[in-house]
Amino acid sequence: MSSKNKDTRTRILEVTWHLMEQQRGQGVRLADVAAAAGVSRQAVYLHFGSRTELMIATTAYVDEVKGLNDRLQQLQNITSAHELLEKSITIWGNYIPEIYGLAKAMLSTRETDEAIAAAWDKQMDCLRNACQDIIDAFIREEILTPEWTRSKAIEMLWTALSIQNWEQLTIECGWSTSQYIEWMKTFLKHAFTKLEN
Amino acid sequence: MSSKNKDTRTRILEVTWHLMEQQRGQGVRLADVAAAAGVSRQAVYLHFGSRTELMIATTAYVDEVKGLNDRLQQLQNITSAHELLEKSITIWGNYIPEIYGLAKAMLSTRETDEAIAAAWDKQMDCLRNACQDIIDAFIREEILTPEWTRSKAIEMLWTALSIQNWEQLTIECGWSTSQYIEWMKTFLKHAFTKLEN
DNA sequence: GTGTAAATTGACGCCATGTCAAGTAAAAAT
DNA sequence: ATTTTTACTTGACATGGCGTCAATTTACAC
Repeated sequence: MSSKNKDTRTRILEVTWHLMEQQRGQGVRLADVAAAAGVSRQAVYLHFGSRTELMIATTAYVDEVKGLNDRLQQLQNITSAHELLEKSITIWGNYIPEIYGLAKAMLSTRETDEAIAAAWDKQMDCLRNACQDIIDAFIREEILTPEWTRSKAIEMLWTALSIQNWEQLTIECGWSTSQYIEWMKTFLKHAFTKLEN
Repeated sequence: MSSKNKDTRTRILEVTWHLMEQQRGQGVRLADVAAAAGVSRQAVYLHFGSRTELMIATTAYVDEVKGLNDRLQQLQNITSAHELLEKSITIWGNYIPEIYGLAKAMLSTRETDEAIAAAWDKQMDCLRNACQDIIDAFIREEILTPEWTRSKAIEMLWTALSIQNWEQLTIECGWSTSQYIEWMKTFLKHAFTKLEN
């Protein structure tokens, strides 16, 4: 099996991620992680030092494996601002379900943990940049609704695309991934742009 | 002192609320609550039985004192749908800062606590109803953007007005209460209605 | 004064994180 | 071949909240 060949550190990271997704970021104890990885609880401490460090390392690992940044790079050569918005939402909407459990754990831990908060903010930067690119494209094409300020539009867009909103719409309201994507497109298109039709 | 005359139960509730606001819902221990109320830790258990029950009782107490429902009742005789949206956002935007700490504590606890989750959902009903009234008013006046379904519009509006979004915009992005209110009005008006100008 | 309700005091169990020290097993170095 | 190093195990223990229990004390009512 491939997972048995991997080194202990990677195995712990993978198992942590798996448990986070499985339990939606809740109630994942280090003892569970260790047991699932087939090592002692102390081995986790030897490799990561603390729960916080394990979570940060797992986030980095997932980022590496899933590569949101790479996916968003594909948007570089898009011409139309509306296409940019739509493709961004599609990428983001398909990405969230894959990292939701870990994201949720990070979000709840960050309140009391500076290091987690910093690591999370760093991850969020890439979404913020995407939002900035979108609003800048709207401005370039002169289709941003005139009331908006550049910075206010960016921040509102970023907020609308938050994981908490995805959670509320999909998990609480029961929307499917494609419903989330489609309605979010509708929502944001109307919120920020003058429509030409 | 008025607070000294109040019975122990009320004093505990008030102190809990105060500490929750002061510490933004984080790190409020029952020992702190007891000390601040001038009673023993056990007295808290005698009155409320558990942390969960204390939080639920505090939520009910705050609801009673702050009366969001009463404030929203003022909207009953509003004619224009846009006015309804704007006044609702104003009321909501001024309400959140007063209950934010407690709300945050409830939000983070609800993940692992069924009773808290149920109590919170009950509180949220009144916002949901307000959102429903707004969308229905848009439909009645035939100004809802045609793409929207009634239920999807209600759910999206409800999500946009979530406390997490308020938190992100005000605390993380640094918006003032009035900025939140004004930009949220702009945002939602464009997102859901055909504009007549 | 005796009874009762409200609260205090202090001890204890539980559980997760985190720490410590001693031991083991296999690969690497000499 | 033996030592050393590396990676990990084992088990015990400290800490800090929550929650529970039992034995008081305080205060007021009758």
